[in-house]
Amino acid sequence: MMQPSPDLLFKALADPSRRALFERLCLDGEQTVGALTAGAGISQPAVSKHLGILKQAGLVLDRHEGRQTHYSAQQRALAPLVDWTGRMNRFWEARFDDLEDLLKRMDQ
Amino acid sequence: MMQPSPDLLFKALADPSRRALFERLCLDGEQTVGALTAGAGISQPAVSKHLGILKQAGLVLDRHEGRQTHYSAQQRALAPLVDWTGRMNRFWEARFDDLEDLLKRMDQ
DNA sequence: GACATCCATAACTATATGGTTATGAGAAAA
DNA sequence: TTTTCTCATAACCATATAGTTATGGATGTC
Repeated sequence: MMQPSPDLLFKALADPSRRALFERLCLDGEQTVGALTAGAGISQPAVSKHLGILKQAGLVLDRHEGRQTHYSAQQRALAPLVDWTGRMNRFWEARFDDLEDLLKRMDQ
Repeated sequence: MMQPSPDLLFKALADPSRRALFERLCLDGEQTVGALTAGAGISQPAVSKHLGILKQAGLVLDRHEGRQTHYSAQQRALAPLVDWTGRMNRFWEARFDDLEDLLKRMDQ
Protein backbone atom coordinates (compact mmCIF):
# COMPACT_ATOMS: atom_id res chain seq x y z
CA MET A 1 0.00 0.00 0.00
CA MET A 2 1.51 3.27 -1.19
CA GLN A 3 1.78 6.00 1.39
CA PRO A 4 0.56 9.40 0.26
CA SER A 5 3.34 11.91 -0.32
CA PRO A 6 3.98 14.62 2.26
CA ASP A 7 3.18 17.06 -0.54
CA LEU A 8 -0.42 15.86 -0.85
CA LEU A 9 -0.85 15.89 2.91
CA PHE A 10 0.59 19.37 3.40
CA LYS A 11 -1.53 20.75 0.58
CA ALA A 12 -4.67 19.08 1.86
CA LEU A 13 -4.14 20.33 5.41
CA ALA A 14 -3.01 23.83 4.46
CA ASP A 15 -6.61 25.01 4.04
CA PRO A 16 -8.33 25.98 7.32
CA SER A 17 -11.75 24.70 6.25
CA ARG A 18 -10.28 21.34 5.34
CA ARG A 19 -8.24 21.11 8.50
CA ALA A 20 -11.35 21.93 10.55
CA LEU A 21 -13.28 19.14 8.82
CA PHE A 22 -10.49 16.66 9.46
CA GLU A 23 -10.21 17.73 13.08
CA ARG A 24 -13.93 17.20 13.63
CA LEU A 25 -13.69 13.73 12.13
CA CYS A 26 -10.67 12.92 14.28
CA LEU A 27 -12.15 14.16 17.53
CA ASP A 28 -15.87 13.42 17.14
CA GLY A 29 -15.73 10.37 14.87
CA GLU A 30 -17.67 9.49 11.75
CA GLN A 31 -20.05 12.12 10.34
CA THR A 32 -22.40 12.53 7.40
CA VAL A 33 -21.91 15.31 4.89
CA GLY A 34 -24.99 17.03 6.25
CA ALA A 35 -23.69 16.97 9.80
CA LEU A 36 -20.33 18.28 8.66
CA THR A 37 -21.96 21.05 6.65
CA ALA A 38 -23.88 22.22 9.71
CA GLY A 39 -21.41 24.39 11.57
CA ALA A 40 -18.80 24.45 8.81
CA GLY A 41 -19.74 27.96 7.75
CA ILE A 42 -19.58 27.08 4.06
CA SER A 43 -22.02 25.57 1.58
CA GLN A 44 -22.62 21.85 1.17
CA PRO A 45 -20.93 21.68 -2.26
CA ALA A 46 -17.86 23.35 -0.76
CA VAL A 47 -17.82 20.75 2.00
CA SER A 48 -18.14 17.93 -0.52
CA LYS A 49 -15.28 19.32 -2.57
CA HIS A 50 -13.05 19.56 0.49
CA LEU A 51 -13.94 16.03 1.54
CA GLY A 52 -13.00 14.87 -1.95
CA ILE A 53 -9.57 16.44 -1.58
CA LEU A 54 -9.09 14.95 1.88
CA LYS A 55 -10.10 11.57 0.49
CA GLN A 56 -7.63 11.83 -2.37
CA ALA A 57 -4.93 12.59 0.18
CA GLY A 58 -5.88 9.43 2.05
CA LEU A 59 -6.92 11.39 5.13
CA VAL A 60 -10.56 10.29 5.16
CA LEU A 61 -12.62 7.26 4.21
CA ASP A 62 -16.17 7.37 2.91
CA ARG A 63 -18.95 4.86 3.46
CA HIS A 64 -22.20 4.99 1.52
CA GLU A 65 -25.38 4.09 3.35
CA GLY A 66 -28.65 4.79 1.64
CA ARG A 67 -28.63 8.31 0.44
CA GLN A 68 -26.07 9.57 2.90
CA THR A 69 -22.31 9.35 2.85
CA HIS A 70 -20.44 8.89 6.10
CA TYR A 71 -16.89 10.17 6.35
CA SER A 72 -14.30 9.14 8.90
CA ALA A 73 -10.70 10.12 9.59
CA GLN A 74 -7.93 7.80 8.49
CA GLN A 75 -5.50 8.88 11.16
CA ARG A 76 -2.78 6.54 9.99
CA ALA A 77 -2.48 8.79 6.95
CA LEU A 78 -0.63 11.29 9.11
CA ALA A 79 2.33 8.95 9.38
CA PRO A 80 4.29 10.56 6.50
CA LEU A 81 3.90 13.92 8.24
CA VAL A 82 5.27 12.52 11.46
CA ASP A 83 8.11 10.93 9.54
CA TRP A 84 8.90 14.16 7.74
CA THR A 85 8.97 16.29 10.88
CA GLY A 86 11.13 13.64 12.48
CA ARG A 87 13.61 13.73 9.63
CA MET A 88 13.74 17.51 9.79
CA ASN A 89 14.19 17.55 13.54
CA ARG A 90 16.95 15.55 15.12
CA PHE A 91 15.76 16.35 18.61
CA TRP A 92 12.36 14.79 18.00
CA GLU A 93 13.88 11.92 16.12
CA ALA A 94 15.80 11.06 19.26
CA ARG A 95 12.65 11.26 21.37
CA PHE A 96 10.74 8.98 19.02
CA ASP A 97 13.59 6.52 18.97
CA ASP A 98 13.57 6.44 22.76
CA LEU A 99 9.83 5.85 22.71
CA GLU A 100 10.13 3.03 20.20
CA ASP A 101 12.84 1.39 22.23
CA LEU A 102 10.72 1.58 25.32
CA LEU A 103 7.65 0.19 23.55
CA LYS A 104 9.72 -2.68 22.17
CA ARG A 105 10.96 -3.50 25.62
CA MET A 106 7.38 -3.39 26.87
CA ASP A 107 6.32 -5.98 24.30
CA GLN A 108 8.86 -8.47 25.52
CA MET B 1 7.48 33.86 22.96
CA MET B 2 4.34 33.12 20.95
CA GLN B 3 4.34 29.90 19.02
CA PRO B 4 3.37 30.23 15.37
CA SER B 5 -0.05 28.81 14.59
CA PRO B 6 -0.34 25.48 12.80
CA ASP B 7 -2.11 27.42 10.06
CA LEU B 8 0.95 29.51 9.27
CA LEU B 9 3.17 26.43 9.36
CA PHE B 10 0.95 24.30 7.13
CA LYS B 11 0.60 27.12 4.62
CA ALA B 12 4.32 27.82 4.60
CA LEU B 13 5.19 24.16 4.11
CA ALA B 14 2.46 23.40 1.58
CA ASP B 15 4.54 24.81 -1.26
CA PRO B 16 7.12 22.37 -2.68
CA SER B 17 9.74 25.03 -3.40
CA ARG B 18 9.46 26.33 0.14
CA ARG B 19 9.58 22.87 1.65
CA ALA B 20 12.66 22.08 -0.43
CA LEU B 21 14.40 25.22 0.83
CA PHE B 22 13.54 24.36 4.43
CA GLU B 23 14.73 20.79 3.97
CA ARG B 24 18.07 21.97 2.61
CA LEU B 25 18.50 24.27 5.58
CA CYS B 26 17.59 21.48 7.98
CA LEU B 27 19.85 18.89 6.44
CA ASP B 28 22.79 20.93 5.19
CA GLY B 29 22.77 23.81 7.65
CA GLU B 30 23.08 27.54 7.15
CA GLN B 31 23.14 28.84 3.56
CA THR B 32 23.32 32.17 1.77
CA VAL B 33 20.57 33.24 -0.62
CA GLY B 34 22.94 32.74 -3.52
CA ALA B 35 23.74 29.18 -2.48
CA LEU B 36 20.06 28.41 -2.03
CA THR B 37 19.20 29.89 -5.41
CA ALA B 38 21.75 27.64 -7.11
CA GLY B 39 19.91 24.38 -7.56
CA ALA B 40 16.52 25.69 -6.54
CA GLY B 41 15.32 25.86 -10.12
CA ILE B 42 13.68 29.25 -9.63
CA SER B 43 14.93 32.83 -9.79
CA GLN B 44 16.67 34.63 -6.95
CA PRO B 45 13.72 36.96 -6.25
CA ALA B 46 11.45 33.93 -5.99
CA VAL B 47 13.82 32.36 -3.47
CA SER B 48 13.95 35.59 -1.46
CA LYS B 49 10.16 35.76 -1.37
CA HIS B 50 9.88 32.16 -0.18
CA LEU B 51 12.50 32.76 2.49
CA GLY B 52 10.50 35.77 3.65
CA ILE B 53 7.41 33.59 4.07
CA LEU B 54 9.37 30.89 5.91
CA LYS B 55 10.79 33.58 8.17
CA GLN B 56 7.36 34.98 8.94
CA ALA B 57 6.26 31.47 9.89
CA GLY B 58 9.18 31.26 12.28
CA LEU B 59 10.74 28.40 10.34
CA VAL B 60 13.99 30.14 9.46
CA LEU B 61 16.30 32.76 10.92
CA ASP B 62 18.34 35.25 8.92
CA ARG B 63 21.72 36.68 9.72
CA HIS B 64 23.20 39.58 7.75
CA GLU B 65 26.90 39.54 7.09
CA GLY B 66 28.30 42.12 4.72
CA ARG B 67 26.24 41.98 1.55
CA GLN B 68 25.05 38.45 2.02
CA THR B 69 22.22 37.09 4.10
CA HIS B 70 22.60 33.70 5.74
CA TYR B 71 19.49 31.67 6.47
CA SER B 72 19.20 28.78 8.90
CA ALA B 73 16.38 26.44 9.95
CA GLN B 74 14.63 27.02 13.25
CA GLN B 75 13.68 23.40 13.81
CA ARG B 76 11.90 24.11 17.08
CA ALA B 77 9.27 25.88 15.00
CA LEU B 78 7.95 22.47 13.98
CA ALA B 79 6.73 21.79 17.51
CA PRO B 80 3.14 22.97 16.87
CA LEU B 81 2.98 20.57 13.93
CA VAL B 82 4.09 17.68 16.08
CA ASP B 83 1.58 18.69 18.74
CA TRP B 84 -1.22 18.90 16.20
CA THR B 85 -0.54 15.50 14.64
CA GLY B 86 -0.41 14.08 18.15
CA ARG B 87 -3.79 15.52 19.02
CA MET B 88 -5.31 14.21 15.80
CA ASN B 89 -3.98 10.71 16.21
CA ARG B 90 -5.52 8.48 18.83
CA PHE B 91 -2.95 5.79 18.20
CA TRP B 92 -0.12 8.01 19.26
CA GLU B 93 -2.16 9.58 22.02
CA ALA B 94 -2.96 6.15 23.39
CA ARG B 95 0.65 5.06 23.16
CA PHE B 96 1.76 8.19 24.98
CA ASP B 97 -0.91 7.60 27.61
CA ASP B 98 0.30 4.03 28.02
CA LEU B 99 3.82 5.32 28.34
CA GLU B 100 2.81 7.80 31.02
CA ASP B 101 0.95 5.11 32.94
CA LEU B 102 3.95 2.86 32.78
CA LEU B 103 6.30 5.58 33.94
CA LYS B 104 3.99 6.34 36.87
CA ARG B 105 3.89 2.69 37.84
CA MET B 106 7.66 2.50 37.54
CA ASP B 107 8.04 5.40 39.96
CA GLN B 108 6.09 3.62 42.67
C1' DG C 1 35.28 57.44 -7.11
C1' DA C 2 33.75 53.84 -10.23
C1' DC C 3 32.27 49.38 -10.72
C1' DA C 4 30.63 44.83 -9.38
C1' DT C 5 28.05 41.78 -6.40
C1' DC C 6 24.32 40.25 -3.33
C1' DC C 7 19.90 40.52 -2.02
C1' DA C 8 15.16 42.60 -1.45
C1' DT C 9 11.35 44.93 -3.34
C1' DA C 10 8.20 46.53 -7.03
C1' DA C 11 5.28 45.64 -10.78
C1' DC C 12 3.19 42.48 -13.46
C1' DT C 13 1.17 37.91 -15.29
C1' DA C 14 -0.76 33.37 -15.49
C1' DT C 15 -2.66 29.90 -13.02
C1' DA C 16 -4.50 27.65 -8.87
C1' DT C 17 -7.79 27.80 -5.45
C1' DG C 18 -11.83 28.32 -2.59
C1' DG C 19 -16.09 29.93 -2.67
C1' DT C 20 -20.74 30.49 -4.84
C1' DT C 21 -25.38 28.97 -7.33
C1' DA C 22 -27.59 25.64 -10.40
C1' DT C 23 -28.48 21.08 -11.39
C1' DG C 24 -28.86 16.16 -11.52
C1' DA C 25 -28.42 11.22 -9.87
C1' DG C 26 -29.84 8.01 -6.59
C1' DA C 27 -32.28 6.41 -2.53
C1' DA C 28 -36.10 6.84 0.78
C1' DA C 29 -40.80 8.28 1.72
C1' DA C 30 -45.37 9.37 0.34
C1' DT D 1 -45.25 6.87 -9.29
C1' DT D 2 -44.39 11.13 -7.48
C1' DT D 3 -42.11 13.63 -4.33
C1' DT D 4 -38.47 14.59 -1.09
C1' DC D 5 -34.03 14.28 0.64
C1' DT D 6 -28.85 13.74 0.43
C1' DC D 7 -24.95 14.36 -1.82
C1' DA D 8 -21.77 15.17 -5.92
C1' DT D 9 -20.76 17.58 -10.02
C1' DA D 10 -20.81 21.50 -13.31
C1' DA D 11 -20.12 26.15 -14.36
C1' DC D 12 -18.64 30.21 -12.94
C1' DC D 13 -16.21 34.11 -10.32
C1' DA D 14 -13.00 36.60 -7.33
C1' DT D 15 -8.94 36.34 -5.10
C1' DA D 16 -4.55 34.30 -3.74
C1' DT D 17 -0.35 32.60 -5.17
C1' DA D 18 3.97 31.51 -7.40
C1' DG D 19 6.54 32.74 -10.85
C1' DT D 20 8.76 36.27 -13.94
C1' DT D 21 11.67 40.72 -15.24
C1' DA D 22 13.20 45.26 -13.78
C1' DT D 23 15.28 47.98 -10.45
C1' DG D 24 17.59 49.87 -6.55
C1' DG D 25 20.15 49.96 -2.02
C1' DA D 26 23.95 48.44 0.43
C1' DT D 27 28.33 46.46 0.64
C1' DG D 28 32.72 44.90 -1.11
C1' DT D 29 36.46 45.52 -4.82
C1' DC D 30 39.23 47.84 -8.17
